[in-house]
Amino acid sequence: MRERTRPPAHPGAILKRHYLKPLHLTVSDAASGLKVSRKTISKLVNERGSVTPDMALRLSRAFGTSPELWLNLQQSYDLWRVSHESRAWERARVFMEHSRLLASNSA
Amino acid sequence: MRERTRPPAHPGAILKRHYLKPLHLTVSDAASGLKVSRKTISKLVNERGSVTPDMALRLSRAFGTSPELWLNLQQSYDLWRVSHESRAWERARVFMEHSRLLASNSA
DNA sequence: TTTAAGTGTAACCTATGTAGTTACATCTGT
DNA sequence: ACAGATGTAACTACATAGGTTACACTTAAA
Repeated sequence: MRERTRPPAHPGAILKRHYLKPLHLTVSDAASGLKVSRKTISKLVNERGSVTPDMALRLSRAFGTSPELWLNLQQSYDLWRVSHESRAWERARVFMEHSRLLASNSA
Repeated sequence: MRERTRPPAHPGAILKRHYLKPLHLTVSDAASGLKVSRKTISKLVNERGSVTPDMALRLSRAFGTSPELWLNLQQSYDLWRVSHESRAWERARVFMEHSRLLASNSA
């Protein structure tokens, strides 16, 4: 089982590479189409903003995806960062061992 | 395809029913084991708090689950609420129609 | 070269949310 | 009566989302 050594892709990077670029949409285009401020999209594609549930709904509608797609990308990104930026959570007591049989995959 | 008319289970309800109760763990027990305040667990179990990435890591360690389990429960709950509490996101422009072929399931 | 469009970002604002501590009233079982 | 467990209020500190306005910069077209 391999461990990730680098953060998963930021949802903003996916948005930029796989949606905005192919459709020749500028940050300004996307912002006005999604009915949010330009700042919100700019921060997102520059990996300084997050996909909130509201944004996930807008993106899903705009690009014909599920909202879960965007939230899952954000979740993976956040989880990786938090698990690597602090180890306080490792001090939590183990109440219940997980079964190795049922847990060959970390997800 | 059926639409949910009620919110998905709150992660705190799952925690209470499927983890705390079966293990006879009190809110206080869980709080001290997870190394968080009693308030944090109390709020969560009473559906007035959220599972943050940090909490997901603690819960996953304590109960032998994946952190994603908890974050996915929270995500589903949040998404349902936001999509039902506001319809502003529906004003987002459709840039790209989704393919019915690829989107027979909403997720 | 001038002009306009697109961009990133700072400053400022408001609203919300997490999480901690302390304290209190309540309830339950012994 | 007492101790344990609980929900919650009041307070704090901190972080984040998102909006508006303004500025400097780049790029491409006229």
